[in-house]
Amino acid sequence: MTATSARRYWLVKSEPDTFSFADLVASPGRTTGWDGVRNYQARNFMRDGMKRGDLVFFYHSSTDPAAIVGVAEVAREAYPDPTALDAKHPHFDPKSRADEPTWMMVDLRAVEPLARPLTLAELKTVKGLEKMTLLQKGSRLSVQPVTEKEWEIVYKLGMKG
DNA sequence: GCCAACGTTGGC
DNA sequence: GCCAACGTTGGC
Repeated sequence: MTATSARRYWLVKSEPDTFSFADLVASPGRTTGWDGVRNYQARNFMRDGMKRGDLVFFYHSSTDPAAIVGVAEVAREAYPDPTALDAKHPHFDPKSRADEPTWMMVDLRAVEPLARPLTLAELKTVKGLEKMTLLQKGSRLSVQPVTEKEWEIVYKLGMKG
């Protein structure tokens, strides 16, 4: 084991009206392809950072209340996102090419819901999370890294009844 | 629904 | 390369 093979931690955002954690649980094999990411920084985290077995917080955005609601894992590492090449798909990118894919996706599998959702408002009050990407002003990244310490704090809090 | 913050595009 | 305009995100 080397340090570079250690498990990493992530957070993904999804609007529950579009795709919720319950939708992930209800998916075949509790797994879905995380397609539609069209931001380079988020793409890079998926392509270069996410490894099979990494754990991922599932965050519900643009809802009331916005909250971390569950834990997922990376079930398949980055591969080309076919929706970028599908002219009929809402996430079609006319500049993307099949022989040199711009956009990548991973597969995520549901692990478990949190015992209780952790709202954005509550997370902002938790000591040790001051630097968490999710909590930074203006942070819009839909795929973002979470440090091991942040993960432990949030996970313990979410699993306490 | 509003609007601040951000990323991207395109004119120059 | 600069930066204004635009579209999107996402909290409130």
